[in-house]
Amino acid sequence: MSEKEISLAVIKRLPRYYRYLGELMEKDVVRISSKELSEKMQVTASQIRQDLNNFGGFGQQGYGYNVEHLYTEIGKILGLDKRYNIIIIGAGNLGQALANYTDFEKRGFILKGIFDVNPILIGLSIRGTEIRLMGELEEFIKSNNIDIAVLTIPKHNAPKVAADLVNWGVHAFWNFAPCDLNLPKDIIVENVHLSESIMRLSYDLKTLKEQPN
Amino acid sequence: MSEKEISLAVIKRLPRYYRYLGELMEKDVVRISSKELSEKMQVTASQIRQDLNNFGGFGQQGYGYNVEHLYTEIGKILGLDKRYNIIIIGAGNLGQALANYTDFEKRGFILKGIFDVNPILIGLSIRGTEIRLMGELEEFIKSNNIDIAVLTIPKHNAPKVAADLVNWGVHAFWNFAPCDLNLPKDIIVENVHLSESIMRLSYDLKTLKEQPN
DNA sequence: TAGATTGTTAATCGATTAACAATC
DNA sequence: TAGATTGTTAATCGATTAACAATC
Repeated sequence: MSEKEISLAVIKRLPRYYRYLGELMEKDVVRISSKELSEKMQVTASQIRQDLNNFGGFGQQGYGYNVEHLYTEIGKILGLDKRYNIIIIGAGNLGQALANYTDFEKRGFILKGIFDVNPILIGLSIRGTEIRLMGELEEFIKSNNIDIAVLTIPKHNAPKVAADLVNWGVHAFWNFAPCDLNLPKDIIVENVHLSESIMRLSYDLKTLKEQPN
Repeated sequence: MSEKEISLAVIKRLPRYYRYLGELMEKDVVRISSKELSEKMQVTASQIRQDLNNFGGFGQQGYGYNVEHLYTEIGKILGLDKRYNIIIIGAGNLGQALANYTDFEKRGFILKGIFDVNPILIGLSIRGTEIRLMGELEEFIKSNNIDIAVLTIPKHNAPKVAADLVNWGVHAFWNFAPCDLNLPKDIIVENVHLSESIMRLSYDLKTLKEQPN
């Protein structure tokens, strides 16, 4: 019995709801109506109610939503109550920056290892996680039950490395390499394409300068 | 005479077209039809033609598109032929990673300065750009004609710092802080919310595990 | 010229917004 | 109970896809 498919547009909004609800909790706000939340977030109240009702009725007529309850429920929908083992491939600047990224643990992602081709980096530790040589990768993945690989390597070998990782049992990627990985479609890939982001910024700037009104 | 507004969905696809055309150029491909490109990119040919025709007719009936010409034209649409001065605010791991990010120059963004509150970092240089104290910021922006600020600072002071920057003349932001900046609406903000990205990945993983088919 | 493929209009599909009955 | 606000259906809007005449 497959439930109705949730649209990608809805999924992409959930983390933002989650963030706002977290901020409300910090301010000790107990309840909020879709109308109040919509004003804060600059979306329509209708959209909030539609989005949430894809997953169930979390509110109460005449009252609104309990902030803490809704926060917890969205967390569950996003799978933030689960634990996953991750590795970082590529210990360059970005790889090291992400290794220091404490949000991983907050979201249930446990950093198990960091790998690089450069022998100079080997043995160095980031927040208690040692950098290892790529040669150890296959053995490490198999013995550490790795779910997710973060790819912070150059684009020229990213698809090849990703294909190897899939063969060794990794089934999800957080990909920072500026390319498509072309993996089987049962493999999950979340891309962070900084160069595409910077081009959108460039477009907006150009457009602003052209229409000075 | 205001031209018809281009939808955000179209803009977001342009950088990906640009990337694929770049790859085709590297392979010395001279021409490509919307059909061939659509197969490579896993979109419909119709969508490619519709998207491009928002900006003009870049193809030729019976022939397709000249790869190099289309690449150049999309580059112009994205404003990649322009030059903008940028600064990085926050010289932590991520700020330093971005300072080393060579795509900036490729896209016409010139790194003029890096700023941090931590005096320990002052004087240190990254790819020839010196790290400066936040106190110098106002003077620096005014005398260096800064267009864009990259924000890699903690969320608790990001909106305040951004508001100051706007007052001093910055009108565009590449924001890595996990918060909304709440700036006037003529200010351009391109957000990179890594924590939202990681939550989408978490959702996909959870969904995969629930439906093992 | 004939074949191919664009540019563009029309049809479809999906997502957002509006409205309101249900109900706390 | 009366007022408020949800959950949900219906209406609208916009984006994607299909189709085909124009034309290289």
